[in-house]
Amino acid sequence: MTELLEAALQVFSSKGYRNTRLEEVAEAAGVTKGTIYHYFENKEALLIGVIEHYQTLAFGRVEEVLREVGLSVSARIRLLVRKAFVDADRTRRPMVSLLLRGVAHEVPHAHQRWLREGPVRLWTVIAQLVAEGQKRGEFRLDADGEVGARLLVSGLLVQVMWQQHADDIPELAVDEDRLIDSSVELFLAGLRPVGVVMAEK
Amino acid sequence: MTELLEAALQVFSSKGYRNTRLEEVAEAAGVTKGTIYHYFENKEALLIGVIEHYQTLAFGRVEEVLREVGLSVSARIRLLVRKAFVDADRTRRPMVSLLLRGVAHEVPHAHQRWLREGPVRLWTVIAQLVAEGQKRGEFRLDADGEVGARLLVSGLLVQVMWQQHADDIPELAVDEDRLIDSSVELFLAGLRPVGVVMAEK
Amino acid sequence: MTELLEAALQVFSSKGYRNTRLEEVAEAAGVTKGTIYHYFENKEALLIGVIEHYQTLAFGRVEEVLREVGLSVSARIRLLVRKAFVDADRTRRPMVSLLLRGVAHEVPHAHQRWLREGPVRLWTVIAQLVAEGQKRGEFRLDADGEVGARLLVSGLLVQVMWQQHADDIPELAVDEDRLIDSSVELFLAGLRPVGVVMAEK
Amino acid sequence: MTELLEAALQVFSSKGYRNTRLEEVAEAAGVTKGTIYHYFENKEALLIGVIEHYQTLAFGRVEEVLREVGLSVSARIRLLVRKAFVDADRTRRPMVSLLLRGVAHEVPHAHQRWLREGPVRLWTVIAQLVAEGQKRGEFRLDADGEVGARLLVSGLLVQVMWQQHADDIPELAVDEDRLIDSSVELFLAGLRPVGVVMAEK
DNA sequence: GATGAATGAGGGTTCATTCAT
DNA sequence: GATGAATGAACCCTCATTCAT
Repeated sequence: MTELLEAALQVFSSKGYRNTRLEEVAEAAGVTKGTIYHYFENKEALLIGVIEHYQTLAFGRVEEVLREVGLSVSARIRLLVRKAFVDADRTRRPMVSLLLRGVAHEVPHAHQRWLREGPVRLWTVIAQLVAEGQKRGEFRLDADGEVGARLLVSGLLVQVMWQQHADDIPELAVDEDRLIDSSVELFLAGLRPVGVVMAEK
Repeated sequence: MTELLEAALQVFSSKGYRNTRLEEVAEAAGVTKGTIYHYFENKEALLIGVIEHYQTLAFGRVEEVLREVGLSVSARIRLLVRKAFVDADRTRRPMVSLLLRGVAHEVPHAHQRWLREGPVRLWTVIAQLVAEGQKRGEFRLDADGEVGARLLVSGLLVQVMWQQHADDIPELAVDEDRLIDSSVELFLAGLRPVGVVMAEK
Repeated sequence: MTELLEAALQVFSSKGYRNTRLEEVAEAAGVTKGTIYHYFENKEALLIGVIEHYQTLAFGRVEEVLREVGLSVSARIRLLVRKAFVDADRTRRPMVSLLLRGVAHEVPHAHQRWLREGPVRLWTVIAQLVAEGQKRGEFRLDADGEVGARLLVSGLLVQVMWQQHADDIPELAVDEDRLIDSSVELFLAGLRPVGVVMAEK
Repeated sequence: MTELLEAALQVFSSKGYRNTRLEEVAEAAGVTKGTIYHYFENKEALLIGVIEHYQTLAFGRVEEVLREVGLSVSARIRLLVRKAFVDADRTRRPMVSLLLRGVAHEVPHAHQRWLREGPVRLWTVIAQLVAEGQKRGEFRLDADGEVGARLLVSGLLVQVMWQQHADDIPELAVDEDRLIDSSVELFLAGLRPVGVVMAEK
């Protein structure tokens, strides 16, 4: 059954949910069409199964970081973003692709849930951290932390997803570590008070 | 025929290409199914028609801004981003949605072309401007301008697209002007040399 | 309107009635689709129109030859076959093709009428002539004149029709005059009394 | 699957390929529309399937007869024609109908192949036999054997096909054995040297 | 559990036919 | 008379789903 989920994830994300025949999923999983119906009620249930199975891997207990007051806010943001995006798992990219495009029109409910529990939640936490940093004097007060957090999260998601097409469009390719690190650093630099050199890192 | 394109854009982007019956497009355009085939060879041609018709509105002659040496680099970046994203046209958001998700698996070629001529091109130009700013001393030399440009463009695209779901997920809603302005300002702030107050704005 | 009939004949016979769009007929006739409906109620009426217009050319007053008692039977048969098949008209071959295959399932009534008034009538008359020849002693009594007449008429029809494919299958090609003349001569030779040299020709 | 081919043969030949809905074939085979697509890629593939399945029955190893030098040429021709046309199989007539009319415009390639491997091949062999007979003195030298062979084969084909319409046009009806036997005898008689009684039969 | 033949609703596509201009 | 945009019934084809083995 894990094979089925794995196969479904790969095929759905690479061809699109509607463009995928159940037979293709079955074949990719090394079984036949009928077998899928032993484990899933129907095609949509399979899709939801995939989402639920892999989504848990995405953003764990993100809010915890809010309480780790020992660290500087910047450090906690770095931590958070790494936790969310640095991930050697080969299911991550397909999942982003699936959630970002494959699912919105097929199972709107699952899509909305993901939005809420995934990106929105992540950037909300980051925005809260920024607010805390502003109180602490770590960040300048006139910066729009929320929009910044949105940009950071959304931008990274799409960039990760687009790596899928790097074979066809070489300009898209970018080293993921650099992508993530540079993104966080620029984000933090944008929040830094003017005229103050941040010694911490 | 413009009615058809308009209708197709709306329906495709709101329900997804594959989930849309030609009959629905026809109905939305106030004609019947058969009429579509007077103007388009088939469903895919209609989709491509939509893309080609509205894409031109997207990013015009973006490169021009590289040559406007009279302005500061920051000013030119602000100009560019506004030109690309500030747009009262009600076709913009559906188009982004269509291109970002509806099209990748249906007409990969059109999708790739859009990527190249749209987002990639835009962030490439921005990255070039950043490089110029670094030479001029306007930006700090150790900033990763390219990643920043990617983040800015990708993030804005997704945020714009997600406004489509703001009715269902209130946390998604954000004022578009604020979104765009804050994004650019944060982006520029992240590039600013440390310890230097930028007088210009 | 004659242009329409002519065009319809050509296109119908070369592509088949069902495979022909009215638009193709119109185009071949140098008019547009709608025009056809000024002259013909519908597609089938056009087909029937074609058949009726050109069929008359086929077999005129074939029975007359029965009464021309001055001539030998052989001479009259030669006459008859030539009258029916020797024809420089470029509408003849398409007509045969149309009637032999294009029409049977489309307008069975017209097809049956053609069969009756065309081939069946022709071989009936020939069979009658053979019978007369047998009475006269011109032909041997034990020959199956009717089957011979059938073979002659049917065989010539198909051979004429198949000339349509002579471009693709060179083995099919045969000179029409030779085809017709040799056929009649062999037919007559087959009827000739054994051991008797026929001086007449 | 054999049921499908059988059903398709019957329906195609009686209504015409283009006039036949796949649903009718399915119904005739006692299955439903979708089932056809388990066995055949599409409608055309079904038609080709029919042709290939039944054509093999048509003319087997016709050339063998050329080498049977023990028999007189006349005997061998009789044998050949019987082998080709005397056939109690109820698939024969529909096949002839299908090949003679239903197929030329639908799958020209299959049609041409049939022409080449069927009628053309048969009359070529017969013509060769005639030539051999002429050398041997069995037939007169001035007879046009090739045209005669064409007439024999083509005429028989059409006559067989037209028996399909004997219900509607009684004059068409003819006993098939008589048709075939008389045809061959007349053909042979036409080739016989003048003034010589052929003792052999 | 697994299979794969069979089903049939759904939807893309064709094209004869109509009709306002 | 001629046009060609619009119509909609017909039909091919796809594929999720079922079920007997």
